[in-house]
Amino acid sequence: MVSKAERTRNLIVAKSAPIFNQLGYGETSLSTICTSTGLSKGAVYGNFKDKNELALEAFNFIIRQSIFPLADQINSVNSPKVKLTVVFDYYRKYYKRTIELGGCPILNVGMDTTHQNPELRKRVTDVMEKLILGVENIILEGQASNDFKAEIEADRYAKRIYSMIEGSIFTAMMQKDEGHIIEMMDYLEKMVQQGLYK
Amino acid sequence: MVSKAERTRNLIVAKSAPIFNQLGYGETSLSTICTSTGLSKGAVYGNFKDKNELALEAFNFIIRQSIFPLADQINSVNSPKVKLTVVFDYYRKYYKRTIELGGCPILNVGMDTTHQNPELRKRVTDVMEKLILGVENIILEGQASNDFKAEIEADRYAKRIYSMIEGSIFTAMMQKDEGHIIEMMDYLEKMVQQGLYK
DNA sequence: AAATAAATATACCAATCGGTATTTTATGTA
DNA sequence: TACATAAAATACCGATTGGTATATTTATTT
Repeated sequence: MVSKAERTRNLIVAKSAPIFNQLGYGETSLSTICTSTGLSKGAVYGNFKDKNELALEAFNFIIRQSIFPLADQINSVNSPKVKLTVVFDYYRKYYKRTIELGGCPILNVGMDTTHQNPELRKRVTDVMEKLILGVENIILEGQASNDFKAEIEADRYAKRIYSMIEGSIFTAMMQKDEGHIIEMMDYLEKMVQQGLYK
Repeated sequence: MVSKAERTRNLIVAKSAPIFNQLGYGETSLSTICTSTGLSKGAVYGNFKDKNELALEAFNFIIRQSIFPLADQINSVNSPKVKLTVVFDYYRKYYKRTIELGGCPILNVGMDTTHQNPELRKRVTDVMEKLILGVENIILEGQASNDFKAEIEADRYAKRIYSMIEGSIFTAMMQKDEGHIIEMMDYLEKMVQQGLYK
């Protein structure tokens, strides 16, 4: 049976995560968290060491919802070409998926922690690197299976794809138009067909 | 002769601009501004209505340094192809240019004001739109002069280029490696040569 | 059901926030 | 040089910040 404290902990994380993601670490106050959870400071500090620990867990919570499903979907198929399609299709739905969580956590928390909260920032860059590595591994697989051109430098190619994706998310968020992401995915699809696929 | 107040105003803007750009609006406190300028609150509030007015001027100051020179350089050449080269070369140096100002103001202030300070956010999206429009106009020029393929949709193409640029800046900032920008510019150069130029 | 332990609420802390009113200092002019 | 004015420094305001110590309530176990 799950303890009361654990249920409270989960509630606080779930309720505060979108707030942290939207407003950033500094602008998210304990009083806001208390209001949104309907709990008191005592409940919060009884379950978390400090604001920092809560922010970390909140980020993990958001990532679990916004990024983890992509990894699952990639692993559910075998062909490298299909895996890339899975990636692009995932980001086609990314805007709607993340807008209710307060936007892309990599972009949000990444920018927010560039000049403060190095611990949280480290978590962000770690997730970023895993994402890029995920793409890189797909490319390496495709080269090993002779589906992709051998002369492509997988690491550089992966980094470029990631920058393109994240850039389109940024532009979409700023102009409140998911079209930027959709069009970038269309372009990426063509790009790999013409430049990467054999 | 420039009045004392005007000199003070300029000093406050110049000193606070990188701080606002780095830390964001909420995390930049008046006391920090006073410390960095060596002035008192009286001096600040004697020259600015409130923190908001100062933040707006600070953003304009940063934009003047980081973005305006690009417009000048574009206008200094005639050929659309050369203009695009100018753009890409500009961003090749963008990391070093902006890192001492606290990073890319579009990215920083754009993300920072997504869920607060709508007035400042408007300024950011305005600058963004001007940048995209600048690229679009180069493409339209090139099509008019028969240098560029007529079938390219200038507005979409420009938006895509901008997303790619901004995405590479983001990745570069996060991983503290300007290589991401350089490589993206190399790619963009090839992309326009193969897909846009006749 | 009573006793114990766990969890939450309340009250409070010093520090800091943006902003203002007032006093002091510096500047420009007669 | 004296005076008027402009500018900057100081002192203060209520509100809010993250965090803590204590009191109270709720679960859990005996």
